[in-house]
Amino acid sequence: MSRIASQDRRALLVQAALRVIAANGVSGATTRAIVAEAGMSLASFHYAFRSHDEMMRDLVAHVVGGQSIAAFAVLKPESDIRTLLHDALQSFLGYIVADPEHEQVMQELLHYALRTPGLASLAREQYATYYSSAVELLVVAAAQAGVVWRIPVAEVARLIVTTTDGITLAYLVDRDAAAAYRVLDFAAAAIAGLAEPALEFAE
Amino acid sequence: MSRIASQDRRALLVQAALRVIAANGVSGATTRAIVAEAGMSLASFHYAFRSHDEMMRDLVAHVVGGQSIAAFAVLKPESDIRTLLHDALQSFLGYIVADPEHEQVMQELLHYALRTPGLASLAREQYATYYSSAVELLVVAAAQAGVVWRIPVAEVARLIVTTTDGITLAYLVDRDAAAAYRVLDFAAAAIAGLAEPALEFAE
DNA sequence: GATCGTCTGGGACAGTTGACCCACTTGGCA
DNA sequence: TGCCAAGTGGGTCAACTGTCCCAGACGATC
Repeated sequence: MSRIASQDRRALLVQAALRVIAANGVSGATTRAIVAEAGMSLASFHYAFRSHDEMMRDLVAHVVGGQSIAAFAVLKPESDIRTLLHDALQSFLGYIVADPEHEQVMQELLHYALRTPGLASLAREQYATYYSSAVELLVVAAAQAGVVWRIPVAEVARLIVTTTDGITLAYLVDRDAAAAYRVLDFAAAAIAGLAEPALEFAE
Repeated sequence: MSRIASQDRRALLVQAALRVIAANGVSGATTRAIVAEAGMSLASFHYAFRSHDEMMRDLVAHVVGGQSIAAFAVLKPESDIRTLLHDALQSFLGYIVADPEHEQVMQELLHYALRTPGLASLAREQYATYYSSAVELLVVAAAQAGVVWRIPVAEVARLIVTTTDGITLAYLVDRDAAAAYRVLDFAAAAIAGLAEPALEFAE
């Protein structure tokens, strides 16, 4: 293998590690398994990373940074808030159903990070990313539907994240997509009930 | 250590393994760590279990069987359905807040079981236990409050489990009990809205 | 009290793991 | 073309893992 851009090799190893984790879990992500997946040698690994722990730190950080609930780009204009929430959640669930292993990896990495001394804060950061994505969705959706939230948007965001996490975990276990969509319908309606029509003269 | 009842020693080792997992995660539950925690020798372990895998299978099965959402025993009579749901969920959350590590172990074991070929079915069984506990709660609570569920009770149970899972995961990450209780309030009210007064002449 | 099956202790084994090292190759540059 | 640093391959190390073995201790039974 010819010369690689050096900082790219770290990215290649991280990507390979993610594939290994998807196939064999976090505990299967040994240095040798990763370099085999990446088609490199052990020396290359330790040339790019000081240690296996450092690579895992990079991996978690990469996951935290790169992940946003991108499903929220599908908001159709001229919908009411319930429909907007429903579509957004449905889009999110669509990603999970299409690639359950990915979300399984995310949850396993979350637990791994919670266990690892230097990474617990990153785990919280990963969650903060979820929350801010949800807040963004809620603000945009409310503006589009002409409503305001009756309670602080941060609390509504927590409801969204709680819902998606619960739905995800249940789906990972029993792979019952129909049931997941029913829960989603209910959650969208319930959360939409927290919005009220916006007035020119606010409160 | 004197003679132990043979089938009890398996239980002792499983208990020790659970303590080790609580302290160091699933990957830290090595044979040596477990026997050290139990105060036994390696030979005792392999006298009780054919292999480490067999012990883990027993451990997961024990967790599946022994766990029911015992929090549901606190239903105060003469409450409306919303209060009953709220109290039950609050009692459940109380357990989590009091002993977060336990629920963290449960979730890690769930992911471990999902990854392990022979144990995936046990993971689904673990979830089925959750569902049946929730169904039982919902039936008892509805009878006590004099209401019936507008949708199949199994679907309401899925809402309960989804809610508790989501709340649990969020709490494990940020340990924000106040936020967890607010989500719980909302969920109890929303799910209670799926009940309607019972009539003598049920259709 | 001798005996026998049950249980335990310590040691050993092969396999795997993360980390490291040194000789070698490679590609760009003078 | 020759040089040199960047990058690589293969081998090696100690630590740790699950598993196994065997000599011995223990307790119940006769």
